[in-house]
Amino acid sequence: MRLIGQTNLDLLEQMFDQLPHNPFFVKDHALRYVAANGAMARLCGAARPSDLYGKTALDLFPGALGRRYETLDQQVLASGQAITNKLELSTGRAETVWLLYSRLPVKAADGKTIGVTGVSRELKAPGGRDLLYNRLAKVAERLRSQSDHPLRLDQLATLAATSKSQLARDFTRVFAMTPGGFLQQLRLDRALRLLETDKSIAQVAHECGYVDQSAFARRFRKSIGVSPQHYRTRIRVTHSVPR
DNA sequence: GGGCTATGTGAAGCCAACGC
DNA sequence: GCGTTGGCTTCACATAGCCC
Repeated sequence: MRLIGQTNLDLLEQMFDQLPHNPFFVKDHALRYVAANGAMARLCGAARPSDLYGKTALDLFPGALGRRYETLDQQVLASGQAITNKLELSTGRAETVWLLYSRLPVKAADGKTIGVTGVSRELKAPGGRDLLYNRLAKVAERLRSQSDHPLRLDQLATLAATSKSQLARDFTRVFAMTPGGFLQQLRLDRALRLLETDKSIAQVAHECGYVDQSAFARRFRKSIGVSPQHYRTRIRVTHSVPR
């Protein structure tokens, strides 16, 4: 995402205000809110989005949760890499709600990360859904932490204390993708980052959990449209061209 | 809603050939 | 040596359907 003047921020706010269950925010380099929608304000217990401006997560969320959000934002700011599809229980000032959220770096024209933006989806938790989301959060975290390992559905089902078929159904309903698809997305994200380093394609394949380089190249080409080597060449050319 | 099963699909592993 | 591509095989998984 590229920034963006005040007019664009206003436009974004207006757009996301139409989504009452999708908290949205933009923060500057000091992690202060510079834009938010009504859903975000409600989550923070504020009357209107403008009440958030100039404040940080530490000001708006109690204790450990505020520190956690601040850490995540710092991570995005430092790495310039997005964090996607995190499922987490948010115990904000106003209400407790499960959120499926993504945080992305806001970049200037020169590619430098100058802020963080986030968008979430509220998952209402009536009638004991907490248990379900707790299970799925555990599974998603396992996939995230061990994306370089071959993980089987039955192992994940054991972790979630449910059956394979039930896990697959619940996971797809909440994340809008299958556990396998989720794992593939994580691996692909990792591969894209590793291809920016000097590691060999074989090494990248191995670190992304592929035993076989050919399987990795095939999967990469199917998803991205070009071979890993071609992709690497292209991003190097892009980075070397002055803006 | 949840558990189970059958089945088709596709991802991944293995291997080989080829180009640079 | 490294990377790409393709053929073949295996098997995990997504899906649909059924039952409780």
